[in-house]
Amino acid sequence: MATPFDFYAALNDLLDQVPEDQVTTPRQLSLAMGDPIATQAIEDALRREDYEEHIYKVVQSLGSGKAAFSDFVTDEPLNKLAETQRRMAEKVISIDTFYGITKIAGVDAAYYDDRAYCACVVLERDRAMECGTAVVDSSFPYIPGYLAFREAPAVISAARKVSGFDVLLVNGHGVAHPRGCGLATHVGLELDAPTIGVAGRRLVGEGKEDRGDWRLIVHRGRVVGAELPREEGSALYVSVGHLISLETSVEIVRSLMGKLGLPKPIAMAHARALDEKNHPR
DNA sequence: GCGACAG
DNA sequence: ATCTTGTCGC
Repeated sequence: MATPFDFYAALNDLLDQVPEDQVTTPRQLSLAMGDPIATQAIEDALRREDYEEHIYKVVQSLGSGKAAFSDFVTDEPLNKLAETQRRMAEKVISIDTFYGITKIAGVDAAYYDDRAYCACVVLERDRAMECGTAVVDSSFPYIPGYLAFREAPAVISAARKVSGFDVLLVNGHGVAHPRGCGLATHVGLELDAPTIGVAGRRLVGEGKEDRGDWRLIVHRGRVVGAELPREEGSALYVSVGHLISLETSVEIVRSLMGKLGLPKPIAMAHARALDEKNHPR
């Protein structure tokens, strides 16, 4: 497993490059990082982290006639991470690779700033049998499409603390992702275990063909997941993580949907993660 | 050009 | 995700 990328350190390096008599913008910084979608995350980071030394070099909008400094020397790290995701996406196996399912696990994380409190709950016959937890500090903010680089280390650590499971439900998309490698897929590939992506909001694609109770989500002409209607009116988005088919993924999630809006394993992991965050030992 | 954008 | 007041719906 590669060393987690330190987004905040990279941002600091960019700020160091801004000349004393010039200013830049969060937008220019995001482009230098390799993806403009990180603009918001950078604005937040500059406010929350220790950037007092450089914050005066950043302005939201440019004054009259001024140009933002943009001549950064950079290897565009987010671009590299995106390429990593594209490579990982090629390794996804979206067919069922097991015979029976007895143990179903769910993972979720709760945060205190950049510290993730993660829990993995294993259910057998609808009963919680085991729970693994992990506390992992991250140096990477939430950026749409790059969630795995913030959360996967914690999720993987918690999942490795339980004795075993047949399939793991992950709170986040699987292949229903801009580059086909969301958190659930990232985790499944690293653990080499079956995973299903479960999300409360859509990241890419749109509901197309009706399949009775649910519909297929299509992105760039490819089926990448399923949209299941929920009681409240919103929908639940299910996609293949790794080593499982979409049909089986939907079947499993629906069988665990009871109430609560989330499948039981994830709902329980969510509650447990919150508990760990509020009652750290 | 404007908006969308997992947790 | 997290914080947090008022508010919409069952």
